[in-house]
Amino acid sequence: MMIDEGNPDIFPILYDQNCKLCKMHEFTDEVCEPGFGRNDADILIVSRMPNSPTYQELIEQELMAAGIELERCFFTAVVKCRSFDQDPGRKGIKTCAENYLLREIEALKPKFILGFGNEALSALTGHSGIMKWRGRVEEKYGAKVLITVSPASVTRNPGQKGAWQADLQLFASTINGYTDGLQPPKISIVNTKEKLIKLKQLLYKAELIYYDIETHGQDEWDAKGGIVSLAGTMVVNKSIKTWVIPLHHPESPFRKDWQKVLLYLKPALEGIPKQIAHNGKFDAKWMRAYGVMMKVTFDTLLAAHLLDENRLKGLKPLGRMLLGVAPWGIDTKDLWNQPLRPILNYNCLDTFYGYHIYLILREQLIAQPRLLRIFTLLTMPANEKLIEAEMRGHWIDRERLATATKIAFDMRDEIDRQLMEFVPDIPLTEGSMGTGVPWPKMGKKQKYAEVNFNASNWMRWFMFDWLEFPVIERGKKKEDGSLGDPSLAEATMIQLKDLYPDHPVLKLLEERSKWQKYCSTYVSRYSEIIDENDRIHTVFKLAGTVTGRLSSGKEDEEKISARKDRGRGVNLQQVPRDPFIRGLFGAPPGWTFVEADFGQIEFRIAVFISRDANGLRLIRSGVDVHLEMAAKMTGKPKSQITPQERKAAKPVNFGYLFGMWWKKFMKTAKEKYGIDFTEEAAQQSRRDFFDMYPGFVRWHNRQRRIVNEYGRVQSPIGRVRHLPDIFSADKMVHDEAERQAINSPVQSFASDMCALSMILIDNEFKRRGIQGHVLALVHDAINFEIKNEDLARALPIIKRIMENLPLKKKFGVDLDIPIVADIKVGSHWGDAKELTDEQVYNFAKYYDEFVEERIAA
DNA sequence: AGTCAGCGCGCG
DNA sequence: AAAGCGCGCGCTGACT
Repeated sequence: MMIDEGNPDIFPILYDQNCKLCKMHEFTDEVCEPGFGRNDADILIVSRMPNSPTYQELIEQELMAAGIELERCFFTAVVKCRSFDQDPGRKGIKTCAENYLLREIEALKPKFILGFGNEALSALTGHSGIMKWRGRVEEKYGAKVLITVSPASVTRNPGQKGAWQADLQLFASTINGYTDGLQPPKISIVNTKEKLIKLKQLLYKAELIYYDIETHGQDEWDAKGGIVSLAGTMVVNKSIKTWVIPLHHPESPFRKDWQKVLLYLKPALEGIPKQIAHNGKFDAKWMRAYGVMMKVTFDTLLAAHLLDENRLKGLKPLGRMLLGVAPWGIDTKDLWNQPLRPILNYNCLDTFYGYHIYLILREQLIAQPRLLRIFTLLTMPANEKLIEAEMRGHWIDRERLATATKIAFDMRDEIDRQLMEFVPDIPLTEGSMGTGVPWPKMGKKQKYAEVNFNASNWMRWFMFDWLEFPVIERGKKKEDGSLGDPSLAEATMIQLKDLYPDHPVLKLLEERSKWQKYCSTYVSRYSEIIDENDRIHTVFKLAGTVTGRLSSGKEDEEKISARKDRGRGVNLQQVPRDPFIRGLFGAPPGWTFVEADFGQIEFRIAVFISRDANGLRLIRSGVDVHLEMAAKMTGKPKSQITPQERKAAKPVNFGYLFGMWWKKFMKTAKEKYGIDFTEEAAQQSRRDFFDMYPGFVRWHNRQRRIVNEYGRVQSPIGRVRHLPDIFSADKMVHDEAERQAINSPVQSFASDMCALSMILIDNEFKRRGIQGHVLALVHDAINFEIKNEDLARALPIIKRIMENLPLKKKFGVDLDIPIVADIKVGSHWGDAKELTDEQVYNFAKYYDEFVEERIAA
């Protein structure tokens, strides 16, 4: 320790070497280790437990690197007793913090507090969830408090190091002030008619705008909601101007005619060539809902994610890291009831800093031409298509939904009724039923549990205590090291059913979980959010995954409130394949639902990348690779393979392709397919796979070599996956990064092919005036709705484009393997029928066979 | 009454 | 030697 300890006698009263407030004193060499540093320190550094010399050194190094003077720091810990093999538990942490840490803070009165790890987070702020709360500056104890992840987790996952250092930078800037930040802009508040007229004139001349809106209400269709304000930073004649218009807010002069204000500016706004925003899909959707057809030509969130898929993508973290600007902002919840002026100011700052972030990201993309190509040819055009798809929504058959809802609830309720016959009929107030088996009590108040056939503690009691089924598997070990709860997962139920094939309770439960999930996640959810045009909406994220795949769901803000106002978004990528659910989705009368999916695309891409000779041969001759594997595994001729054997071969192909080990194969074969493999047979299946595709071994080794050397891998078109965890000292973390290095380029390329297909197909539809719309992207499939009379023209376009993507022309990739797009059509998703090539290319001949003429109700 | 993590399961 | 990869969401039970 380099620093002068000052006067160590100032705190002696705080620490108690005989402390027995928790059990930690039994497991440590030094009970209640004191903090250290100068007694006049104004910075308090809080770790989980007293640091080992290694971590102390690491922390000091990084603090100095960030520009924090160690002489001003006092180091301490949440839990004062250090032990590597004993967990203090939630209670221990709380007790220790209340008795020592909080008193240290009282005595020291620091101006700045830095906490490392989840324990510091909960002890200092009362929050939990380190990944959510890290990197925020809060006012507490008369100090500025910032929590970041622990040095231990950074060492274990080197991928976190960048963000960790950024957090330390933020802490340093909080102490030392922001030296490199931009001067905030001069803001013009457009709150009179005259100013509006002037703004419109300037907008006509603007070559670029970075825009942002603040909103209030559940979504853009919420009749009670609206756009609170619209801000822009624009470039007019080489000069930058930042402005904001107050709109739908009680203090706004335009509160009554704010929609007219937007329409007044509409032609000027729409004509601006470069329209930039952060997560601009959100802003564009709102603006379009009120008639202003804003575009997003460059999205700073999407650019940031493409450049580094692991980074924090919010505007504030980017401002901090790219511009050195202090986090700005207000609480954006319920803007209607907040004073207007701070909202306007905040709205402006978003666009001003966003514009400067744009300038930097743009340069970074230009410096990496392959990423720039992906951005301009894939990311931004896909974003436009998704705006349209999200606004349109996916048609749902309202009648079928009503029927299905009734059936699903009836089925579940009937199963519950039958299950109740096995539940002992005793008053809940009695603790035991004369069997020595107590009816379970719940929580601190020791209330008697209510019957609950979901995965609840009552259910655990019912299955394992009352009915005395054997415990097959347990969940994660508890904090105190005790056994985990008995598992109620479907997989263990299947195993129980093997042991007791005729037990009526097991039979009932097998059916119940399906209906329960259908009720909660699907039918009742769809009923909640179906709109007046019989459509449900999703929010696709182009920056929702590390591989470039899309994710589907709802806006982040809508996830926060769990119960009421659950938001309108629904995940379109997890709709059960069961026709009972997929049969609810479809196309309205006069239109037909079309699903086009890439057949075995990941397998084909793996063959393309690895150049495996046998794989190339099989694909080029159009062989069914799963059937091939089944034949290899069973030693039978292909003609004698049963459907079940082929089904079992599928996980072999996809699992081993991406680095699965035989034990996991054995487990999934048993749990998912109910097929028993001996250890020998499972090991043999893995050997069979790599015997069949020896090129995959070389490809796996190559990916491992690349990621170990460069810490990153690339897809064929140059999408980058950064894998800093490859530098972890932890073998499991390292190995995981190796498997990700194998999987990522394949998954990335497949999803980019799908996105490109969506863009090109939609362009072609528009060019030819075909009435057809993209509804959803489901990873390697695209859902469309197409006007019946245009089907014969549309289907060949879809198939031709997907099977002949211009990858050579656009990305310099010569995809020299056959790609197959399977086309299904029908009135509904669940009963869409697959077409042969002949039927696709001559659809007019088959129209009557596949198209059902329906009349709108 | 709201928040959060863990679990389990829907999809590719 | 040996933990396929990538997601979102509902429910429970613990907490504030």
